[in-house]
Amino acid sequence: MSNEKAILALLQGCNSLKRLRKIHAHVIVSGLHHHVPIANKLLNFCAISVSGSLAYAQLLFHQMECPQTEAWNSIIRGFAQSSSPIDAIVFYNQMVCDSFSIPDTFTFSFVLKACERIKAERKCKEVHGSVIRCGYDADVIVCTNLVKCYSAMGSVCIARQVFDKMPARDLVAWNAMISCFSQQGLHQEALQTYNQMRSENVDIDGFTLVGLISSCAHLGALNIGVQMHRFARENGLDQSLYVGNALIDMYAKCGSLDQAILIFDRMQRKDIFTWNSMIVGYGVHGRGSEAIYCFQQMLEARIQPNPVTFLGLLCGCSHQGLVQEGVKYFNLMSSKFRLKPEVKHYGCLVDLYGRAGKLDKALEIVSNSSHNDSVLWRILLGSCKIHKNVTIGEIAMNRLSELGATSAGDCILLATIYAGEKDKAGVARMRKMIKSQGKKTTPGWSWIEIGEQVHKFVVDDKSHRYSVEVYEKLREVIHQASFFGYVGDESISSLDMLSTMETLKTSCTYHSEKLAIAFGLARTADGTQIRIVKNLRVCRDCHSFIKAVSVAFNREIIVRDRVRFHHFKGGECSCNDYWVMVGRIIMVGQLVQMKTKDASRVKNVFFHVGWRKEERKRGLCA
DNA sequence: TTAGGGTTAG
Repeated sequence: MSNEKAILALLQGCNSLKRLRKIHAHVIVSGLHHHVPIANKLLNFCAISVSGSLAYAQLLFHQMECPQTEAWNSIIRGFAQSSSPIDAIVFYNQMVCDSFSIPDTFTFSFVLKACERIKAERKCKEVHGSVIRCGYDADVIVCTNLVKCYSAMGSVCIARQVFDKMPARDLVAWNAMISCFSQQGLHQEALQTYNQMRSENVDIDGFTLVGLISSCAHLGALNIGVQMHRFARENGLDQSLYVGNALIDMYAKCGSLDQAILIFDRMQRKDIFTWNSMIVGYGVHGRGSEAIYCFQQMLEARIQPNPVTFLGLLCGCSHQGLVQEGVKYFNLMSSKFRLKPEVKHYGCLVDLYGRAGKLDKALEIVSNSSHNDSVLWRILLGSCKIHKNVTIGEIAMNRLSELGATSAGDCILLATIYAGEKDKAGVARMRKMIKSQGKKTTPGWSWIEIGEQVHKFVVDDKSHRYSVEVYEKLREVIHQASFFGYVGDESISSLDMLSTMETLKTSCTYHSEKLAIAFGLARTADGTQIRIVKNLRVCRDCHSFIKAVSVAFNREIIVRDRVRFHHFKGGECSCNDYWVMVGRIIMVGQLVQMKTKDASRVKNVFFHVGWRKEERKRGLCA
């Protein structure tokens, strides 16, 4: 065997840098360091292998007299997957400007990977131009890399254009496009792409499923999610860790926590995503105790928690009113698990205290937090609304103003607190602030899935194709609900003074969730569950309304709002009205005022909404 | 000799 062949064989079996150095020394002694295949092999090992060394690779590269494309590819690839992807771009620039070597499809794939990792948008576009000039714009792998790269920058339109122009798309390209939409929050587009994929008879695999299931989770599209689950089972993909994790999250986010638990229990292997999905699932359903139990099991399974774990735990504690436990886990984060709480964790802590009415403590935390973040003050302001605390509410608002972060939503929160105190001047100030600063409210919307179609309703929606039917049904539903305890928001009368405020004028009557529920009642079979996904928090009026509807129409209604889940059944809600405690008392007061007019109706109302204590207290029952 | 796709929070 020739010396060259012997060295190449040695390099083939090389598995450590130490051994490689010995081979390199032998290469130099043999005068073969300019032998191109040997030099390339040495470089490739150092640049790519886990036991290689990029520093050594650079040394070898610079010793090359005239590196060919293969050598450039090795060094660019090595840096693209390293902790310093920018160096991959530096080498690519050198290759293009200072060498005679021409980039090929591999070069473009590697440099695009580097662009994606550091979100180098301009460079990505420049490389895209070179791809076209070099005639590689029909290459399925390079184009898939471009789709991924543009997706990482959030340039979904360009990613879609690249995808659409591809002369042939394989499964990986379709999956990249679906993931792009899913990751950018364009979930309906992800599902539409899947439909297009199906119409072109492309088979799907586990990767496709994960993106689609994730989109179903965000949309609350349980019916489609169940179909995906069925497909996974029939094709043996439900054993995949990724698919299982996505399913747990989907079922939890679509309100079927029991199904999520079932999948979780059956998973053979569980990783941090599995545990977190379950803990977060318990958390957003307000089941703090179970989130804690799950967390303890996770530790027993020797899985180390991460910041997401604690968000789930804190969310559960906050919504179940487990103040002490929440504080304990917040402290454990840093003391035991060496995780530095982020602003979101502080947000949970402020919410935990604020929701429980411990506003002084919540204020102390926001004031002392190194995170001078408007989000924390906004959470505090929200708690002040629940507990009608003007003083701390004003402090929060002032801080928001100082931070230049006041929104129309904040003004409305404080205006509502003032209105509750009959403070007309305060309300007027908020009105002025909204008008003078031209602040806009976030329009509320709700989704409802009917069959395989997700319908979106916005507040006062007249654009939906079935608008006439929806409004007609809603009038009937409100009428029916009024026999079961729905009397309209207690704050409406006190907010009369707000009625002149243009931006606050929107009636609670046509909030998006009411329109979606009316549509759901009209379009689904008696007794079936109705599930709604909403972008904002459910307001107090809608909360009362849905409770009454659940009993009037004998429907289980599950609402996922911005913060948590509400399971309405038989006139009760799973949140136990934890966040509307103050509102409940006022509402009872209003009902008692009605008593003089129609005592039997008031009794009926109390019965159906389950306020037995109130009934007894007011002598309406034994 | 070298390439492309996946899940939790926000």
